[in-house]
Amino acid sequence: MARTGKGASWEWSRTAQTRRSMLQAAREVFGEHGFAEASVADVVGRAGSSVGSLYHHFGGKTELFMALWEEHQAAHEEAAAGTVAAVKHEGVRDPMALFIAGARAFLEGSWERRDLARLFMDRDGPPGFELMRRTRSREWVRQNAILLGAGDDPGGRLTVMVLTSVIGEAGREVATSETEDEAREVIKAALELIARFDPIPHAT
Amino acid sequence: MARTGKGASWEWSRTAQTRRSMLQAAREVFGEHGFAEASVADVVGRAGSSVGSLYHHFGGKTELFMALWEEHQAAHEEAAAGTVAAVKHEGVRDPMALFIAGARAFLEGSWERRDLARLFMDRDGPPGFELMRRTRSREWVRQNAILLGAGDDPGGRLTVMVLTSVIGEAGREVATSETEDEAREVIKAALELIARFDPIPHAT
DNA sequence: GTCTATAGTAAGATAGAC
DNA sequence: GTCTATCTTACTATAGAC
Repeated sequence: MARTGKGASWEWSRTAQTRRSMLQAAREVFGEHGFAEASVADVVGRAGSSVGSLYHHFGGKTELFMALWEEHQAAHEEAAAGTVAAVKHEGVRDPMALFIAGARAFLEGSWERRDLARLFMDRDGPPGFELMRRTRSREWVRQNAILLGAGDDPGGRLTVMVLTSVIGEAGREVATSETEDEAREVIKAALELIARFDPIPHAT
Repeated sequence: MARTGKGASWEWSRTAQTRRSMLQAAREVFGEHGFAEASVADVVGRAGSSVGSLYHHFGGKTELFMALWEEHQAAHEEAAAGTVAAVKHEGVRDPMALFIAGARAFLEGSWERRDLARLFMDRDGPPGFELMRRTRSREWVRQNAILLGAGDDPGGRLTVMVLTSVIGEAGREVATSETEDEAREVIKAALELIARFDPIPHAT
């Protein structure tokens, strides 16, 4: 990203402020209307900015949406990776335990950031977004498959598919839960379901 | 649909021909460019028709896309329901066996109609399409959940969700397979994976 | 009832002044 | 970097021929 390696006070620059207010407005407008039915005019209106400025900073409506998604993804990955690292640091070595810890962090994040989670799961996106989301999701859990030591044979690949599905579907249920208790219950059930898949067919 | 109950030779009427050629053209154009990037001008161009005609018969770009989807869904459901009925008629009563028979029919259909399957799985659709697809998919497997006698507790619901996903993901893999042999292998592995879920947590 | 030609409208994208 | 004015595209609606 272009943000890395900048000066220490970059976060207070004019550009950063504009980007932030634009992203915040986008979060609201896209959340209310979805991608296609949201208008850039509405977004820049709420951000107190202008169309030209949006195009200057992001390049277009699609890229603005993508930036919001990247931010959301980064938060998820950070939470999951951080949790796994912490648990590892406590001495836990069992791959399945580590995987479940990461999954729990992901699901809890789905509840905390449920407004964005709903937007990206159930609503429409720009052309090609569905494909990109699927690719990313597959990549993420493929990494976990390596962590778990699953083989690359059809059986192993399908197992990974199932784990992807359980986490993804559970995330959906969590994000659409009405209360925190309900979300917690779904998380519990999902993690139990995942544990049921142990032992995984391992590579030789 | 408006088609039901019409005269016997309706299928040869001018209207039916126009609709067919329009749907065929839509199948090609949407398949090549996806929904958003396809233009209605391109569709009617290939169909040898006109924009106004399209709006007369379907109501718009969105409805044309939906009509294509409905057709695809109907074909899938017909195949699955027909197979289940046939197997039942042969005396099979085990719910899981019936479910697997239906799943096999679905997956084989995913290979036969892979052009449409790819379009609806990986590409973008009109606003609200993602939600509609998810609703339909959930409904379909919920029926199967009843067939399977799964409970309505979180565990049972999640199991159903996962079965939905496994079939869906497998369908994706099948539709993107390069050869028929590859598709067959995926189907085999998926059905074995589904069978592994037996016994399902049953309602009391 | 079916289709063509054409005008209207909305919204994303761009250019260039400041 | 920011903003206004303008351009372009493509969906939508309609009048009228056949």
